[in-house]
Amino acid sequence: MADGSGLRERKKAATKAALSAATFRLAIAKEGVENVTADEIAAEAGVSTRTFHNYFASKEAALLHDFNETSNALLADLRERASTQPIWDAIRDAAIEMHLDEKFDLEMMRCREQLIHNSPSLIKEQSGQFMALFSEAIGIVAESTGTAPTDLYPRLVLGTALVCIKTTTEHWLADPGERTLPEAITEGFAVLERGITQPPTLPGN
Amino acid sequence: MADGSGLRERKKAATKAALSAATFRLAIAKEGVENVTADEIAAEAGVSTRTFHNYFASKEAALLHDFNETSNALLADLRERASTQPIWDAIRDAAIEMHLDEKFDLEMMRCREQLIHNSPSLIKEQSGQFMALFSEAIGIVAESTGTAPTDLYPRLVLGTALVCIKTTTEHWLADPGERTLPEAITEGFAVLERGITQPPTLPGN
DNA sequence: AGGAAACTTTGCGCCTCCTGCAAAATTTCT
DNA sequence: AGAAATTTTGCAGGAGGCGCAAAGTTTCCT
Repeated sequence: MADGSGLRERKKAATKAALSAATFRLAIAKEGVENVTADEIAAEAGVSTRTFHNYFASKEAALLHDFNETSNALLADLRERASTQPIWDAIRDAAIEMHLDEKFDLEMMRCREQLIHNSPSLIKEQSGQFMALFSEAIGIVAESTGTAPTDLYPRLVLGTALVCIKTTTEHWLADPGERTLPEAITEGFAVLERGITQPPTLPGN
Repeated sequence: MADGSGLRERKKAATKAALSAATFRLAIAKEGVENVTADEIAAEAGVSTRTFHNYFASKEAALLHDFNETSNALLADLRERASTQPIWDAIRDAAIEMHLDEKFDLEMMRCREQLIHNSPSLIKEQSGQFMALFSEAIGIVAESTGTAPTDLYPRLVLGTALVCIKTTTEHWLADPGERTLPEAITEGFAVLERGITQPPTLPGN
């Protein structure tokens, strides 16, 4: 029962989720994580301050817990796809899959986006998590393209793919318009397949 | 005498540089910024601790002061180039120009790279500065491509260009080989012009 | 030059973050 | 039920970072 089965594991996950949710609630209520203290979060979640820090190294990490989980899921999915798809398609499809899976509360994601982009510390934390994702995924990409993890090409592929995911998702969140998120992501990836210097032919992009 | 001329301005710049240099020295000596305190840095630079925090919000920011300055120079250069070159070429050439201008101590840059990539807090700080650069440059890119700063295309262009700069520079630093840095950057940009899914034809990338 | 105005440096106090440690509480195993 | 394993908690302490007001510099004006 390494993971997920025992009562203990479930409780820990629940506590972690509760702390993350509490952080989110307070951050919105007080208009910024910087106006929330670890003490308040712990109180809101009904645990001690020390326990909060057992679970998260910082408020920022607590707030981005969901993001972190999504990253891990993406990574796992990518690992599978990498053996059956070209890596570029694999990354794109894994990203699309991720955002479908999720309990997709658009309003909530918008709020999170707001919080992040108004807080330097959250921007840093999120960027840090992206870099961590990069580190963990680079091996997969390298193997899939028959290159070494230190080579330039796999790093460019993964780097641009991650930027593309982040950029298209933010853009879509700001204004979903007629498109679905998968369509938005697909179009972003298409731009990079075609060569970034060729602007999209139709307006609205 | 808004900037650069007065004694005051020069002294401030000197102090800032001294603090940054002190941070760098100590970080290398102690193998990681995390093992250096703000007090030590201030002492090394011959100012009070409080003064250190007047100049930099954190040790990380102090260590990355050069990076910050380079970013500002890049931004200024880009602003000029944007009116006479296609934006993609403008970004690439501005990046190349930057790295030529600089007092180019390769060994020093390698050290900095080492420090950064072994410290989560430095990775976050650096990523945060990249995001700040993104924010400041997006307007230029948007205008240059006749789009709005909120549109997808300029954001993809700038995002991928920045990733490309970071990736190629790191790769070149790790192993300069036969190439010059401008050549390395140019090749990285070429990959994205051609379409990221077309792998480079020759090995070594 | 000389003094007022503007700005920088510094010390001090304060709050918050975050971690180690060891005792208390809880869950799991047999 | 009782022992073993694990989690929660309080406490203490180092360090980061900021507001404030006094002291020290530089610049400006006449």
